[in-house]
Amino acid sequence: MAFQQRAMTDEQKETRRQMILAAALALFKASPYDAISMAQVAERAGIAKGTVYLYFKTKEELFLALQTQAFAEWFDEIDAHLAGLAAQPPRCAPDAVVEMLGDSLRGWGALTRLLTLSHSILERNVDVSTAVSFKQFLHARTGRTGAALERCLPFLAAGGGAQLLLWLYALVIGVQAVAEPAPIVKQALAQEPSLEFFQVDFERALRDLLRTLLDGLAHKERKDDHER
Amino acid sequence: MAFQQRAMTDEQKETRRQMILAAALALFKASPYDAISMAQVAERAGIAKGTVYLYFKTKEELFLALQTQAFAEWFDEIDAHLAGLAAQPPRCAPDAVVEMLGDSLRGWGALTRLLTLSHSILERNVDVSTAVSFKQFLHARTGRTGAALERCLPFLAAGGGAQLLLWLYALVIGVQAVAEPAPIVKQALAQEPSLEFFQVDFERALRDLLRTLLDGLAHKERKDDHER
Amino acid sequence: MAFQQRAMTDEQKETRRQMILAAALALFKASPYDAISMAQVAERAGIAKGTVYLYFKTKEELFLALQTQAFAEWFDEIDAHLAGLAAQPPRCAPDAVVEMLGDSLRGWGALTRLLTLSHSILERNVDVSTAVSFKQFLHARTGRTGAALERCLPFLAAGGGAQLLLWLYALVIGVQAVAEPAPIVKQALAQEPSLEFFQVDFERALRDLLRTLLDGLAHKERKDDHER
Amino acid sequence: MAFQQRAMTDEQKETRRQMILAAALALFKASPYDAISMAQVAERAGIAKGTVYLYFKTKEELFLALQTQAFAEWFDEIDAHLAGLAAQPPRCAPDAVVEMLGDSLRGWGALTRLLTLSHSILERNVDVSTAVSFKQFLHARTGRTGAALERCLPFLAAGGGAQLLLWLYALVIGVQAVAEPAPIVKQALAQEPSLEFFQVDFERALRDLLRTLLDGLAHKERKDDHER
DNA sequence: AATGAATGAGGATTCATTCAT
DNA sequence: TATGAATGAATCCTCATTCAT
Repeated sequence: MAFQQRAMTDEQKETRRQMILAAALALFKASPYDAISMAQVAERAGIAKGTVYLYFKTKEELFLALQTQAFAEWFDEIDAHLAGLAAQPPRCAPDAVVEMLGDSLRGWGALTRLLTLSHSILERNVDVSTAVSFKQFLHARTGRTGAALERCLPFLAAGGGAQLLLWLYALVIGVQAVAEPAPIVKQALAQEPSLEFFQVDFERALRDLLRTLLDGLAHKERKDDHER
Repeated sequence: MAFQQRAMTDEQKETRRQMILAAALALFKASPYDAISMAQVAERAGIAKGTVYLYFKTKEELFLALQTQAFAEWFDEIDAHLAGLAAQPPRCAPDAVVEMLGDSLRGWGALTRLLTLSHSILERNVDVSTAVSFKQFLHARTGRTGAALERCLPFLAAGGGAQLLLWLYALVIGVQAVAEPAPIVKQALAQEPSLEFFQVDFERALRDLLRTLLDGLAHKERKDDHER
Repeated sequence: MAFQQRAMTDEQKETRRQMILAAALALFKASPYDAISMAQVAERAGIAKGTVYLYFKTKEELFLALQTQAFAEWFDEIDAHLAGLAAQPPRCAPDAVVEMLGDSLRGWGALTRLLTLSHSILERNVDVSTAVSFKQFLHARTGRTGAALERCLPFLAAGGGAQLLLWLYALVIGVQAVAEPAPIVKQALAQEPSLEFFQVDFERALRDLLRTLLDGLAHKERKDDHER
Repeated sequence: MAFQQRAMTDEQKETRRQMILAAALALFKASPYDAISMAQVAERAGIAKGTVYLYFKTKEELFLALQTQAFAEWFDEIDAHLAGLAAQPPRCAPDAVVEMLGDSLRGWGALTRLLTLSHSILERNVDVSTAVSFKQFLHARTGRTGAALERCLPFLAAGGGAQLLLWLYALVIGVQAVAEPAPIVKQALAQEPSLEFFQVDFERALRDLLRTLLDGLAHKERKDDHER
């Protein structure tokens, strides 16, 4: 079926790995994690079930790799934007950062949904070494992008950029949970106008929270200044 | 088996309901949701499997009831504390509120873990009417406690108290996800000192976030003042 | 709820029995046997679950009683018609009998569906004595109506009337099975014109078979005459 | 366990399919459908539970396949006999056909019991396409054997052979229901001599009915002749 | 006689993963 | 390296029936 029966070189192997990840991503965009079977992933990638396991030891490892990849792209995007903002000092205001971060998540519904799974599912059936690698990767990127944030937002202390990103991580998971409830709840909210309170828009809520957090961080900084 | 063979009166039935909830809670404190079977709940409660279903239509409904009850107790506690704080105006400062909220969540590890399940599990196999009831209950308590918060924190606009509680809801879920990763990740973090960054203490992180949010809200308000 | 809390006299008990049977019949007309629970029967009859078991030892016994009653009414109807036919000798032809029998089953969809259950379900979870009673009842009515048939159809030997009724019993079950397949099969037949062959109309098929059988019996008789 | 670990070729897979069918048949000969679990089938076939589902999507599909196979063999047998009868014109009389059909069902108790399940059970949890296939198979075989019957029995009109087979189908189900009642009823009939009337021998009853039907068909034809 | 709370047996099915080929 | 046949664990829920009240 596939144009290449066997992947011999490392490059070919990487290509096949990407094919599997692409298949998994496509499926994940259309259905929830639980509804995706490894058989479907294999079929969509045009290979046999067993072959998937030559590239990913478990289903969780596959989706963790997917998350890693999505993270990498997201960080790349953020880094580029931050570099741009830093180059235009007047525009590197908290609001601009919030706007940028909010925009950056717009197209990443799949990533934010994956985040939700992270602690409860993905990181369960995985090797310690895999978990370490993933976290180290996350640490590295968080550190780099955090530093860029600190250059942009002067009220951030050293390490405050990474800290902010970790908070953002938590916020995304939390807001996602509130903004995307189970279908039955969506239905409940839709039919009961009095429950409009719970109709939360993910992007808007995230921006509000983020902006308030930045306001808080900026304010605290100034307060500390006064205390000196 | 049980000291009471049959629950005839409403009071007895409520007692039995509580016994089931207590059994479920005890199990949930020791193992993850998926690992708990209805058979275990029944056995722990000292009744037959089928009997559980006389009181709760589905497993999800049982754990949603558990969450409802935990919420009710938590709100009661908060309400009491807020009343106390309001009576001592000087102490009703943002920091006092943050401290109080942080303390209030200390013993509620089970509740915070249940929150995490909410959108993904609990609200799946449940009637729309049950979902509506639950959300209405949440709405009512959020409204009441939110109003108390507004009396305490003058910089909160009308409705800002409830909004803050909804944010808190999201924060708890998000921070929980970060602070309580899967066992394998805990292990990874423990054995890799360089990953200390991800060693997050739930309570501390939540307080930090909350305090910063309140700072942000307070600051924004003052900024608005200036704008007038 | 019921106008009478306790049935003391035999008459009252019989009334309550009839209420239960009526409830069961109403439910059976609307849904298949398996889909009917004793709880539904009780609710529809306006009594408690346990009460049903005071009148019928098992679910099967209840529906067997329903069948008995339906049979009784059907036999009464047939007997009346046969008496009518016998009074008008010229019209007491095989065709008239077939027409009458076919018509008689028109309104008894519930009975014919019950027949299908008879051997596979109803007669399973029942006392031997109950089974004996039921069969004796059937025997008695079959004998009586069979005799009437023999008066009508001269080519029937002694006992041939009852035999014919037993055959009719089998025919009803068999034709029912062919004419009322599972929903999925109905769907299959509907969407596949080439399968029109299996689209059987219960009443028409039964009449055809019955008429042919009577033709056969009549012919055989004559043949026997020749053989003498 | 099995002498063959894995079925790789289509032939081996067919063999394994047959093993499963054989296991199911053996169990069905000894116990009623409901009492047979897929676990038992698997165990008897010497394979794992899941493996059964590689060959049959559902329990119903498995038993429908069993029925299909039984039908195929039965039709083959009938076809062979009919060819034999046709070759000896003098013996191709209604009585010979009846005798042959009766004999042919002698060893097929399992098939006749499966027929009874057909409309109520087997065709429930099955794809429409599976149902269509089954019915088309039945249609084809019915058509072919029906034509052979018409060559044998000159009084059958075009299509009358297939029609007769459909009638036979119904007769088998109906007579089966009468001749093979639930164990409890058999017991009742055995202990109550007055109920001898209901002691029906499947084969004898079927022959009688069939012969009478053929007589009827033959006679009707002649009657039509007279009407010309 | 009536109630209705309590019982508990019972089974099909999916799918991640393995491993013989 | 690739395949895909084989594995088998794991559990919710219904509902006929009983029996304490």
